[in-house]
Amino acid sequence: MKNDGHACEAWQLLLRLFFAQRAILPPLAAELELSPAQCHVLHLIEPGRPVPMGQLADTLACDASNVTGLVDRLESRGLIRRQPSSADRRVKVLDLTPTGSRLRALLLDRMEKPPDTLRRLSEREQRTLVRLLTRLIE
Amino acid sequence: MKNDGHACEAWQLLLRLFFAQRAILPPLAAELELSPAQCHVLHLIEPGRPVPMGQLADTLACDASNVTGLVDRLESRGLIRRQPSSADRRVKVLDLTPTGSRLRALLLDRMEKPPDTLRRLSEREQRTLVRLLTRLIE
DNA sequence: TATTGTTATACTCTATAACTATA
DNA sequence: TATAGTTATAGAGTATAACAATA
Repeated sequence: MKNDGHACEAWQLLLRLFFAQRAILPPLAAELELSPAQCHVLHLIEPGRPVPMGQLADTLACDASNVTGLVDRLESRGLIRRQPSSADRRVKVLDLTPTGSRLRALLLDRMEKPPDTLRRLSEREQRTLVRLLTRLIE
Repeated sequence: MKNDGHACEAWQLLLRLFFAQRAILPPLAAELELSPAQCHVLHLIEPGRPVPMGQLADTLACDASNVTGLVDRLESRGLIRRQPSSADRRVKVLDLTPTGSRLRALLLDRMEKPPDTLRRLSEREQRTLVRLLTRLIE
């Protein structure tokens, strides 16, 4: 029992937003002297919640060797640290430095500012949108 | 008069979808032996609607020199063609070849298939979502 | 003079394959 | 043997600067 009367239409709109986003992130990243991929990594490491490198590769859906390079560059800029894992000595977990934590906050602040079109929706419409998007993410 | 009671929350949900999408596109592109950037270009050139290279650079929000390389690779695979513009001899417009047109259709078919979570919304909810997203894109 | 697209260059992103250390 | 991360390598994406052809 498929139910895609308007599902295709909604998905196409979301795709248009995704592609538009592809154009928005690079200049925003450049302002902070980061690449889009580095923004993604910084976004995924929450302060005080170290992330194993392998888990990062899974979330980014990329090869582990790729994470090595990304982490090298972020570490050489003093934004993150590799720490040995206590449980398994093969594993290295990633942690934000104080500088990295500040830059991440700045990044989220810029990124999470909703566009004007979103603020033009009424309170009620915004709540509806939140409810529907939440079910999309589940 | 700002109205961001739930706007920030909605935007954060959209960002989560964007980042999730960053993980979905590469494998889908790889199936067709394309890169994500090449998918974006193919998506932007509609059959029978030639696009000037400069306009493509604007839409992708990237440097013109970058478009040269992207187009080189797509052209060498026989997917698109450079054509001289009749109006301005400096301009080259991009056009799909028959092969490119077929591959684009295949790409859209794969990309535009809505995820299951979207099809689980009711008809009425889908319509509401379409209405709200449309206003977001305006 | 200004604009369109190209070339040369350098750096980042990405995957594959071979490797080291640990499990 | 299997897994986590690294290294070497190669190709693609990206920006900057200098350039040719055209406007």
